[in-house]
Amino acid sequence: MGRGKIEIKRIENSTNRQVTYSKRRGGILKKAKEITVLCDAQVSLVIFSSTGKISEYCSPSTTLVKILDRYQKSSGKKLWDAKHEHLSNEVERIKKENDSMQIKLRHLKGEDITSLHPRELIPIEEALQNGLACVRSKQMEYLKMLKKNERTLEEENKRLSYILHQQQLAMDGNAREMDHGYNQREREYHQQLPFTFRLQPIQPNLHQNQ
Amino acid sequence: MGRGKIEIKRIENSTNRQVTYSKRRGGILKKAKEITVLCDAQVSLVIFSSTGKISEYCSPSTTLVKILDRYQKSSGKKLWDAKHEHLSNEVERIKKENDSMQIKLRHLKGEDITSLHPRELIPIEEALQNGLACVRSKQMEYLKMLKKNERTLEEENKRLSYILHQQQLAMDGNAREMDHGYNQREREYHQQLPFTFRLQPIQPNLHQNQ
DNA sequence: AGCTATTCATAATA
DNA sequence: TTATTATGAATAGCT
Repeated sequence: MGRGKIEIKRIENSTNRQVTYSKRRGGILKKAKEITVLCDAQVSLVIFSSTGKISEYCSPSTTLVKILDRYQKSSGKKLWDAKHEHLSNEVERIKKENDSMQIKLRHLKGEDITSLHPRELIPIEEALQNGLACVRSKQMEYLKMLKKNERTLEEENKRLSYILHQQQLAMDGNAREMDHGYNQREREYHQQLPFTFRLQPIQPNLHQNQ
Repeated sequence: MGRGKIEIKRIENSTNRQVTYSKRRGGILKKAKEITVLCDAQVSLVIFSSTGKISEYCSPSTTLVKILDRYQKSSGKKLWDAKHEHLSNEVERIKKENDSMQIKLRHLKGEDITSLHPRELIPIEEALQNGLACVRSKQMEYLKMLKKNERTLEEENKRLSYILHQQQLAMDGNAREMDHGYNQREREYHQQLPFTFRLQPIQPNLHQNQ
């Protein structure tokens, strides 16, 4: 159909090939639409040109996804089902793992244990005791650290107080010579001193982190 | 093209429609093959007839899956990627849930707690104490039940022993009149008696379920 | 892009 | 269904 018969083989002239592609692509799309209407068929047509340009047709009553779903059911060939199965299995597997952990957690919290056999309570109790021992040992460790810290601070405090006291005595000696308003200034000085440098009674507070 | 021009609308005569479908289907498939060869194109064509019969064509250099993958990349339209993404998200979500439970479980078991702030140890300790209390309360419940059961059996045992003793006395009275081999038969009788009917010293065993 | 001589596809018919 | 054939459609080669 044209000015001459052509052999069905790749058109080597790139321009000709491009032109022929355009014309025939239009032809196929038209035919696809026509068979859809005339014969009540469902057609999905995807064409990539040699330059990578995409053209597609899909019967108006449906979608590409629906056609492909139907294709899988009808032909038995897997398109995406294979990938999906793999992921679905993964989801199932993890969900089960999840459930089992959920149950363990609940048991450790003392929930849902009514249905358990007394025999099954033993390992739970042991795990709890062990956990508690670990946590408390950790807490004791922290406490010791706090106390040690406290002692260090206390000693530093004493040392500073001593130095302070010495300085005050020295200043008092000087001041007494110049001014007799010592007591007032002494009180002001104490009030301006930052908290950390004042001598404080030590009151261990074990709950300072709660 | 044919003995007369036709309107492009559904062919109502079912036979005609079927015939036209066959002819045009062949025509489209041929055109698809031709454009593939002539123009170096890639074509995927899926046709369902009104009766549900499937026909397909796919360029020989590729596969339907490849074409559809390319379709998704090229057009940006999601075919299976949507479902795929959904499932992937699901997997991600559950995995996170899983990890968080894993961590909680490990903490309760006293593992990985070195990195925790002492502040974070408090709720863990509380949970453990609470869980332990629940489990032990459950165990106590069971223990009480066992003891109660034991007492019941013990009393029943005493009652049966008493009756047995009475019967033996009665029998002894009779037997002594007829036979002086009492002691021997008395011993034999005791040995034949089923275990549960013998008077046993009660030895509470708190670990009988371990 | 158009044009048109040809070939091709197919509607009607058997 | 399949085959035939008259006819309209598609398109190859050219502008």
